[in-house]
Amino acid sequence: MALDKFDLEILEILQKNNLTPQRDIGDRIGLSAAAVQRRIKRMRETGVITADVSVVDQSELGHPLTIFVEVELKDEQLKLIDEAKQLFSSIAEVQQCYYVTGDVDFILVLALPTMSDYEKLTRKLFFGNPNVKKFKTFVSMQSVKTTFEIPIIKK
Amino acid sequence: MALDKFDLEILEILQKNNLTPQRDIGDRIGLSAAAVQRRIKRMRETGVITADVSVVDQSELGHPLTIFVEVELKDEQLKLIDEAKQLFSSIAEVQQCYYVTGDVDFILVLALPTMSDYEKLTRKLFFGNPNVKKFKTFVSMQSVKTTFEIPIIKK
DNA sequence: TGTACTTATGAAACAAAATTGCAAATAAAC
DNA sequence: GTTTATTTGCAATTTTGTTTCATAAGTACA
Repeated sequence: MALDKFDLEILEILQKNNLTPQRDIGDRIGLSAAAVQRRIKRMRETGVITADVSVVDQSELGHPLTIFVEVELKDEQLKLIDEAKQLFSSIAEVQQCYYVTGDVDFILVLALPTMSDYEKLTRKLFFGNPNVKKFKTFVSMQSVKTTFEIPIIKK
Repeated sequence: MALDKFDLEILEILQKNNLTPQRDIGDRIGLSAAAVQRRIKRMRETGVITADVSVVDQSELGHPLTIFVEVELKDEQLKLIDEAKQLFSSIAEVQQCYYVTGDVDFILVLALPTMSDYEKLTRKLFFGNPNVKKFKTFVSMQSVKTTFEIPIIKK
């Protein structure tokens, strides 16, 4: 979908706060609220905007721990890779899952209550998984920046 | 802040779609819209809800590439670590930055237009940085799951 | 157990925001 | 330069969010 200058400016605002009133957005970018509304609607329908969500403090929900895992598979058959994707995706504690190039196959980002919970999950996902060759764990001490914001290229 | 059963149910909904009308939420969990509104307001004020954002398709914004970087510093003085945190955070293409334990100091998640842009950024962040000992790059072939959702523990 | 105090609730009134209809303006196609 | 298709702003409408207020539920304590 072709995005013009106005669309980009709208997205720039919504990526920071999607509760911004359309009237305010209109004022800032020089459009009427109605025009803004129609553009947002279109971007939602066409999949430019993929989701609208509240971000919640993970500690408040009892999942203070962020853990990264690099997973290497034994067998990289398409079928087995798809199985791994499905398995990892199905776990609620897996916030993010990426299929990557290189000597590692997957990178996972987990949110968990305690190390003990990670240990349990580890058994299910890795030790109990015949196709996992090895995995490497990184524990986050601090989330310095956490966003899905994409920079807007202005011309 | 103490969250009760209702708060958790609200958060479960808002994490998936924060545009859900409060009346709908109320109907689903058995509260009036007014009660839902007050609870959401309080959770925003107390920082339980840290942000409300639209998530945008990165390809649509010309940043189809997702890259992970493990960064290892030479000197782990507090001052130099803070400098690194600030530097990484300040880069718009750095979506996520974590300070981690182990043989690596930082893990970065980047969103970029092309490999050539990564190469350029690499010079600025790593090669041109006297305190970076080494860094390791992983290129994502597929974003299998990307969310900040935290599981809700129901009793 | 009873009283004072705090807090949360729903219903209704109110305010603010989003959405739609329509005519005018703009841009694109030919 | 005329036609066609899009997009716009304004105003009306509808939906959603917010506040008020009286009531109910829950606490603390004598």
